Amino acid sequence: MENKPCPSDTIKVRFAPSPTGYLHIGGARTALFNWLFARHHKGTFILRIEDTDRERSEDRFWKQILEDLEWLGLNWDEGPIFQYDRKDIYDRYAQQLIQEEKAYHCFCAPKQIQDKSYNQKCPCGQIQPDQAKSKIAAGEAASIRFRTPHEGNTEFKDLVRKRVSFDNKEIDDFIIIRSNGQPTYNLSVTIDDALNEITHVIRGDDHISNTPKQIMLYQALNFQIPQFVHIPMIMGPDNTRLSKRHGATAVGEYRKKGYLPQAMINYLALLGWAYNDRQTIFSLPELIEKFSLQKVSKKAAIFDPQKMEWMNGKYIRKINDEEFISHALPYLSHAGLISEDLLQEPTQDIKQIVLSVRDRMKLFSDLPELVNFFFTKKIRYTEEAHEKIFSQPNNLPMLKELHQRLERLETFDEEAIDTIFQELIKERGLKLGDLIHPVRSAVSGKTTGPGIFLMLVLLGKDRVLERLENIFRHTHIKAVKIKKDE
RNA sequence: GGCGCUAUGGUCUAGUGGUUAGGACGGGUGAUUCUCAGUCAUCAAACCGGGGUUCGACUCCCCGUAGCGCUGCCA
Repeated sequence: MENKPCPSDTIKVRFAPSPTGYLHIGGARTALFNWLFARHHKGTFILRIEDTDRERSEDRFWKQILEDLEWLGLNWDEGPIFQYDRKDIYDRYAQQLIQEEKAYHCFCAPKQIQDKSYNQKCPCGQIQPDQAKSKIAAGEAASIRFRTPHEGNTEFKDLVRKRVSFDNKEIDDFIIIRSNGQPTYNLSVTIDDALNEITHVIRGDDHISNTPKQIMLYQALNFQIPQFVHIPMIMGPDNTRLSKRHGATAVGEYRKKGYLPQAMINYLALLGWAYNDRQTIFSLPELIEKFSLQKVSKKAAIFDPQKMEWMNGKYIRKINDEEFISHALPYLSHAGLISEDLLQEPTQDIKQIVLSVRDRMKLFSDLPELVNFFFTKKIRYTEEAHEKIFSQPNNLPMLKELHQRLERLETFDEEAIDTIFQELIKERGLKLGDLIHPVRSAVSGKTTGPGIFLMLVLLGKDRVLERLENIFRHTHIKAVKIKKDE
């Protein structure tokens, strides 16, 4: 129900991370919802870095956050705006509040505040302004507290929920300027959201309890109150706030593992939002078109890495060959399987090799292990492969026979190889699998992989013959067997 | 403890005052006369509890319970 239509071109939202860590799954999802909302309404999406905590903020973090957002494709229209650069602005408003006696200096030492009810009762609120002024002139350290109204209640309409209401006497006289002069979150976020003319504050619902404080500030400062939208949090499998101990949570880690940004976007969009009961895969334009805050869930969602991996596999198969190959090749060169100068102009062989295992990948980082035997001179045999080769005493003569026939082959293509296999099994009274499995194991060292005929063609006649020969000539390959597939 | 938010299969969710409560991941089974994967088909699996309101509640209201969040000179 949209009773009051917002003129599309006036919508303005922001993503405001603090540079105290990497961009994580939850932050990325918040950024995404803001971005989708902005793009859907042809509004403005701005990026703000909330670096008022000087102790914990680091340059490397905001730099990385920007990089990760760019990788995800969440481009911003304004910013990044750094709050640290805007200290004067916050000071000015804080002074205004002092002037109007809506805030007061607090001379309590930080440690003094042990008692939970202390903030509410801070005696500094009683100090006369003149007296406070002289204490400051005398060099006493002071923070600034906002004088909260202790009667009535503060409520707001959240776009995702109904009406949220707080009793004002529950809300303490909170600090707005630290004794080191830096503003705190509640002050800086309020001033910036107001000054940047943010129309919709879309953020995690861990901020619900901060909202009444900010509303009080909007009112005290005479700012127009924006629309609040609190989206549910993302939890780990144990239903606690998602954190490092749940494994990879940083967007950058997923990038390294070989996730496609569009897969992450698609998965993240579905964490707390759904369009209907039939569609799971959404292109970016579709997400922009179909996204709406009305359909955002109220319930915290548990992050499921398995489903995201599935989603990535879907996208790996969805993108076109060119795109797939250009994403894939760097993983081969990083693994030392191909040289870097092949990245720009890969050979047809390399392209086909990579394409041959596409359906078997969920992550690009899976690739090297899937194709390494195409590139290394010496292959390693898994235990299973070793078993497949030597379990049947007839296998060795069979492989030898195959070797001879393949050797005579003029055109080494799938069709010709197929014919030879068919002939051989017929003569020996075998099933196709009886031949194929030992051969695959012999030439690749693995029991799984692409179809055997394609695999042989891609390996090339010489290497196939060499590896078969290696088996029936030197049965000591046992020595190089490794533990498991993968 | 106080305050706030939330509650549909294991997970992400759709949905309605009367439905066989739908889809996706994961799991099971089968097909794809070579594996794995992929694809397709198929199966199992849910409305937190108690009171109301109502002819009828998973759906609306209240209470309870549980989970989470806030309760910082963090954001």
